[in-house]
Amino acid sequence: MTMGVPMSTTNSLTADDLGSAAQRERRKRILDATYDLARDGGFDAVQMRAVADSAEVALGTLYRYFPSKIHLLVSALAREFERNEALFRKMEIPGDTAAERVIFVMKRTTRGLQGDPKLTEALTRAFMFADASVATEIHTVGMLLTSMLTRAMHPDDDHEPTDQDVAIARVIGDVWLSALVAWVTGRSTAAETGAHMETAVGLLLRD
Amino acid sequence: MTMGVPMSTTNSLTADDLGSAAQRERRKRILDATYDLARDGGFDAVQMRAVADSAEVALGTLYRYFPSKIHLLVSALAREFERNEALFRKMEIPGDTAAERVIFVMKRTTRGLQGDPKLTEALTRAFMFADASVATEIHTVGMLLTSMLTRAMHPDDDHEPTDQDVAIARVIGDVWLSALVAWVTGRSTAAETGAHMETAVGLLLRD
DNA sequence: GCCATAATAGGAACACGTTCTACGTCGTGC
DNA sequence: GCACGACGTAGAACGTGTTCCTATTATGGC
Repeated sequence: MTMGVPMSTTNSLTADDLGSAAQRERRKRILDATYDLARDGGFDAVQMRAVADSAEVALGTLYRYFPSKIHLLVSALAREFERNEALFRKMEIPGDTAAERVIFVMKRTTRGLQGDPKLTEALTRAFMFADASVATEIHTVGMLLTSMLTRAMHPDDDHEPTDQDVAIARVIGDVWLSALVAWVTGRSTAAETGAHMETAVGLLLRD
Repeated sequence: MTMGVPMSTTNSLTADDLGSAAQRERRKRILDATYDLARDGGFDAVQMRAVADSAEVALGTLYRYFPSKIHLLVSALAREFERNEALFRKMEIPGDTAAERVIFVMKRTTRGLQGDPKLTEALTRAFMFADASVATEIHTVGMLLTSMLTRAMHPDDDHEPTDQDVAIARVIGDVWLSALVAWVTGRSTAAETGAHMETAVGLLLRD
């Protein structure tokens, strides 16, 4: 698996290589359809034929844009994270300590997810099931999460986070993901999820 | 979904309700076949027809013992964890500090897993994909992991771990799971996985 | 031993992710 | 205009997880 420059023809269309307006439009329709189906019925309801029908593209076209159901769902997740991260980037994050601000960000994000449990289930499942071929999309999500957390730790834009900041952010991200998986799969309640995250942040960010 | 006493008839056979010797034997053959197929070819190679053939049971029988591929693989994982936990329970865990002993346990376990990458991929994938219907098996695995870690923190058998111990153990477990997923799905190397876990343990167990 | 019932074998059938084939359409260089 | 190649449509086909059905075989109570 080489890491060369992606070919712009004959390959699946990525977020970067957007193609024509018609292609951008198709891509959006597909992601919207995915989002709607996932919100209403979760992972199982996102059936490739249903997505294709709902987005009014042929099955083969769907597969040209997203080479698998997992790519499709992780791309939808990345789009949601981008929206979320943009929101936090624009707002002032409340809290006097790093721990408080981080907890604010996580709770806010988690609450958003828990408001759409089926959607969250679909996106989380896809994320956990993704293999190396989805590395690009996964990496996008990971960067956005780390960036959100380090910004919450240091709201002053002007310096880069330290290695320790990034390490802490990654651990928090890990805990968050595990908690999300436990919640999504019905193994813990929303309240337990929140409490566990608070505990973890408390352990990691004792000033 | 009630939580009543499981019916012993007409339901799938659990680890507790072992049934006759012939049934225990079948269950073992099935798990052994699963193990072998997973070790050689990973998640995709564990095909229900192949497991049934290899274990010399009919497909319907396989489904009577394990209601889905995920149940099957998570049960295999639980068996492996039980073996692993028993090993640690018998041995003296080296290291002067809690952090050193925890890292020893994690590295030893991780090394074992990384020695059989395909097997690990299969088991981890199944674990991450499991839903609420696999809660029992998942819980078994979680308890074993927490128990291994708290024992490493406090090698003296005779007192129960504190809440804080359990909280730390759970966070470490989360990090470990995330790292395993990243490794299994080809998103990080074995070395990165080890380093990340050491960092996390260092952050959580600074004495 | 014999019967009732549960368990198993064997395999067809179905669902959904994925691939493939055949054909139509659009847009670009000439 | 028009030929050509990339793109799109429609849908068949295939693989594997899961369900279902029927006949056969164990098993346990009498």
